Amino acid sequence: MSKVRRATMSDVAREVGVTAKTVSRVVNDDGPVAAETRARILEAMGKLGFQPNLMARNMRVGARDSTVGLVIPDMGNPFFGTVAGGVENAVRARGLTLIVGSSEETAERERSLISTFLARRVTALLIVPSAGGDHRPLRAERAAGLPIVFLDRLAGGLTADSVVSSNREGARAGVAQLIRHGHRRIAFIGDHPALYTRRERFQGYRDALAEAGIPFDRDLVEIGHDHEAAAAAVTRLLDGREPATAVFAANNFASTGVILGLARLGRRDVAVVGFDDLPLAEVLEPALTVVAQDPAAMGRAAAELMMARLDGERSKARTVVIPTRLIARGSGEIPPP
Amino acid sequence: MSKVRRATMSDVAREVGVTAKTVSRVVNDDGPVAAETRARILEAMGKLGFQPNLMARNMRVGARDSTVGLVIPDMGNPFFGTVAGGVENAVRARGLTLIVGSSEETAERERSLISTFLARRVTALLIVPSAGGDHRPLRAERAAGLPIVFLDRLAGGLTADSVVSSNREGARAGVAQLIRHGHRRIAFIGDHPALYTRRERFQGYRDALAEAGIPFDRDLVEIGHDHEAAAAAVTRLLDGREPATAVFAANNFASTGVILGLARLGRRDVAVVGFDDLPLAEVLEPALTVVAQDPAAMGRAAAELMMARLDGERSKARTVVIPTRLIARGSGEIPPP
DNA sequence: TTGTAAGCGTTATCAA
DNA sequence: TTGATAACGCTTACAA
Repeated sequence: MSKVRRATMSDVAREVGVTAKTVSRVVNDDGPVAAETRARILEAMGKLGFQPNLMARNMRVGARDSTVGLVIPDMGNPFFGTVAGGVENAVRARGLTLIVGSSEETAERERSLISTFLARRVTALLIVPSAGGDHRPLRAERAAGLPIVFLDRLAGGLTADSVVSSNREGARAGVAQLIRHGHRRIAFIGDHPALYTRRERFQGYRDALAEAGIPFDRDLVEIGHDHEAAAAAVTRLLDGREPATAVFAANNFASTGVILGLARLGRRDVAVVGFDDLPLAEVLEPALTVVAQDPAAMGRAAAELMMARLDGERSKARTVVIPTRLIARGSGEIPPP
Repeated sequence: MSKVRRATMSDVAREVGVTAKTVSRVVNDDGPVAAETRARILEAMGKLGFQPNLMARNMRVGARDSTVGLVIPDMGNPFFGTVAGGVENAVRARGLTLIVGSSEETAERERSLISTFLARRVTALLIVPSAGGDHRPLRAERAAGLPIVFLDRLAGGLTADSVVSSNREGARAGVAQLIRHGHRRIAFIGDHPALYTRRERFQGYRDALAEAGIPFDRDLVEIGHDHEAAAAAVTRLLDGREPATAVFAANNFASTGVILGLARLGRRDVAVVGFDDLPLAEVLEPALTVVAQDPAAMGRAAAELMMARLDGERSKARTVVIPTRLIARGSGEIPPP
């Protein structure tokens, strides 16, 4: 590749007949520069296509990079996309740039991304942690003044600033809705049990059952993170001697999969409540009852927590809980046969 | 904030009683180091929490940062999320890290993100350009050896490596499907006309009309990028003296909005073909006929184009076209009244 | 196997 | 108003 050397401050300086420091003064609007000198420098910068090297600057200034690193498990999941959008809107106002990386839901990719961000000396780190990660090593970073906020899921082995949905209470309310409409055979389809959100929502499911005096049946619990797995799970759940009459889908992909599975079976008599709203929820037949989250608010809250730390807030770690909201649209109100 | 100074190589070296260079050898597995020395260095690194400063390293090595910058218009749109996923999978194999920023569909935010990435000396730049952007200034970067690939949309004022869907032909096929089923009043709902994909897909729409000898009626064209705008648009289109009998929705948000709008009107007699597939397309009633894109393949193709440049490929700019596929599911095959 | 000197592109400090 | 010098943390090239 051509690898034309890039113009540096010295190049610009030489072109004009001044020192690099003078160019630096122009670039950063720092200290006095004669109007005529400034004009000539600006011209030379344009001519040489000079672009200041931020790496060098940050290194010298010792300042952190003006970026915020966000680790999410999956770029293709609109839930995390919306979370990222919420973060971005909030940090932009402060002149920070958000950069996002995807861990593909693996602890190892997550570690590697975090290292990349740390090595790049980001201003702050926001993490949607994958299952099985150990975040204790980040304690030192935080002690060194790096704001770290966990999003959607709590950290492994570390008490830290966090923002989560009201998972347990939301799930409880969703399942209670099914119980209120007469169901007692209610299936739970969610992520892998190691995942924080799955554990919390599962607890909410069990809370609702316990409240109603319905015995827990482990045969009604299935894993189904992606569409097809959830579709397959729902097929199994409807197939036994004592089939489920209702399904609680514990995340947006599970909801979609359950809907696909039921449609393929031609079943419209099964009640469904999903955790997390879907854009097309209202047009489904029956329309989908959901426990809606507010992913943009989660992103915003995480950004605010982080910026408060940046401003020197020294209080102990806080966990912000973003409320969920039950939206009854029909699918959750179908009675059992 | 505490701002505890971060341990450097010299700190580690001092701790052990060696030189920074020796520590560097251990960190980079470069050159011989006595087993015992290495052990003591590793221990000191752990004790001091040493994290190598990538900025400093990259600066010295003169190498570009080992990251690839991707600019997308909207993190919340799963189309772009999936594109990003495709890029990430492809670049990861090469040890590159993908960082993504969102331009919020504005030329100004896009410029600012591109500057951030350039200043950070990314290895390559992938851009989904917003409408109204002028990308000529990037010519110099490319000449300096920076691989730049445009994704989903072509650049403004610049011939460059690009990856796009077969927008025009795909849209033509989608509209032709509606015509084949007897429609002559076919509405077009898409993005703002300034957007590349909208222009191409609109051309495809007109191609199909022309082929069938159907006169173009500008009253059948509406803008609707987000759900609600598209829902409102479809309401207007069904409301005139000569209402549309079919709708071509030119992107995923428009499709969703059209479906929402029709459902709210209680209309199931209107034929719909959408550009870009939706996860729930098959369960809608009627199931949604779409012109499916392959966003992951687009991301992968862009990454490959970029890596070929990185490997020294000097050929002139290429545009890779990723084919689309018509999936007939029912909504596009509804006959006119 | 380890160290020394120099330099990447920038800015802080002090002097002119 | 401008410049000289050193330094940020690291690696290259060479020497010991």
